[in-house]
Amino acid sequence: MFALVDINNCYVSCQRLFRPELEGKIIVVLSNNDGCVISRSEEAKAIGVKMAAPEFMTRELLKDKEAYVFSSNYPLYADMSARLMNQLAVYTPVLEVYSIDEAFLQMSHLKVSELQGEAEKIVREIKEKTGIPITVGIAKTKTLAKLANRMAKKKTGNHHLVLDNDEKINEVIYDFPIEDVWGIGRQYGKKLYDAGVRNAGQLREKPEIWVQQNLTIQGLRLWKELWGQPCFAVKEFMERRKGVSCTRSFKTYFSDKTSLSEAIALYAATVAYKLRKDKSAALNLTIFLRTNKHRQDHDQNYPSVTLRLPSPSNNTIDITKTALLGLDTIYTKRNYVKAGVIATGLIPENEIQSNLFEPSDAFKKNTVSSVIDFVNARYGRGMIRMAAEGYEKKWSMKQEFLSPCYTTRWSDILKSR
DNA sequence: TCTGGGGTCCTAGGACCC
DNA sequence: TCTGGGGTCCTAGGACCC
Repeated sequence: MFALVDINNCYVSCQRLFRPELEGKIIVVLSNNDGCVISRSEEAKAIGVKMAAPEFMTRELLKDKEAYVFSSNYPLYADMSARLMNQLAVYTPVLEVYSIDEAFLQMSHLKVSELQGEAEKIVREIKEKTGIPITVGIAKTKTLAKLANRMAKKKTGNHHLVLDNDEKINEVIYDFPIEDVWGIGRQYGKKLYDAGVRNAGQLREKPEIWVQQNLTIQGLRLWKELWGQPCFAVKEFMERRKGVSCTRSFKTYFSDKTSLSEAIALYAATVAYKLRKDKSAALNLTIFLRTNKHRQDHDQNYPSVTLRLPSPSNNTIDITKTALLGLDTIYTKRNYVKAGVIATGLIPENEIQSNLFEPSDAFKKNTVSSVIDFVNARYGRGMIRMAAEGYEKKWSMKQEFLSPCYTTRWSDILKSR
């Protein structure tokens, strides 16, 4: 048996934890650049605030109401997540941290008759020990555990649901909308809907071959999981990431090459830093620009190029140089609102094969990178940077509603009397 | 006026190998 | 007239996840 635990309205709950007077109030948390709504309190959902709605389109709805809006504060959420995961590890020998607010727990050490009590206990104790409100779904496969979790939120009101036999599954599976099934997104959702499949139960009734043909292999696994046959194991250990990227929307339009070069240089330096943190080196680098895709009346342009690095690298100088070379090949004068740098073909940094035909100055440049990392860790990000990144701070995010970093910054820690 | 960011997996097709 | 069979690797694009 597997349990899926997740944080209810994760980012809102994290904000509320340090502002308990906001219990019962309308709260929304915005994405980077204060662009879209990405977390809503139940009260916000109730007045019709939609997930992923642009902030400027939500203002009307919140006007004249007692509503609290926050910019996203990832250091805070990451820290709360770590507290939760540490605590969850107490309940299982095998824990998979699936995302910032979700974890799978293998529950095979318990008897089926004990699961109900365990689910109740986990919800209660996590609340007591961390203050974080969670939901627990337990079932025979990860897909069914996900389904149980969602159903618990919708129906039970007590934030736990154990589907430990076929009757209980059959009771809810026909009430479970097809587009909410784990692994069914917008495209498949539409396709299935057109084929008359409206809920998880109807998908389960479809013949195996039909599922394989229409949803390919991943869909077939999902179908088997709905029948209680596990196809996805709990992944206890994190594997090396296969790509690392830094992409950002700008606060305004940029068309001049100097500005775009500065953005690309900054994103490239960030990618190099992330690679070093992972102890990875990249073989390929993709650089792209993007015009405003939401404006059909604008001239659309989405140029991108993928370059191979002279040899696998994670140092700031190589990555930045190559990224700027890439920009040269795709730049035309247009109004861009977004740019990004993506590193792929990652290998462990201690397995870099050097290039026979290029003199190797890898050692020297990596020394520069480690000095950059050391100084920036101590004195703040961007204290030392490439001149190519420019001198003005025009790439900082819009964060008008940022809360304190209650648990990760000395000056922001709450004082008690 | 204003619309996020960072990932994974699968498939088809093309280029290559013996 | 008639031209094999069995593989690998890479990439782009499309689906999905949080």
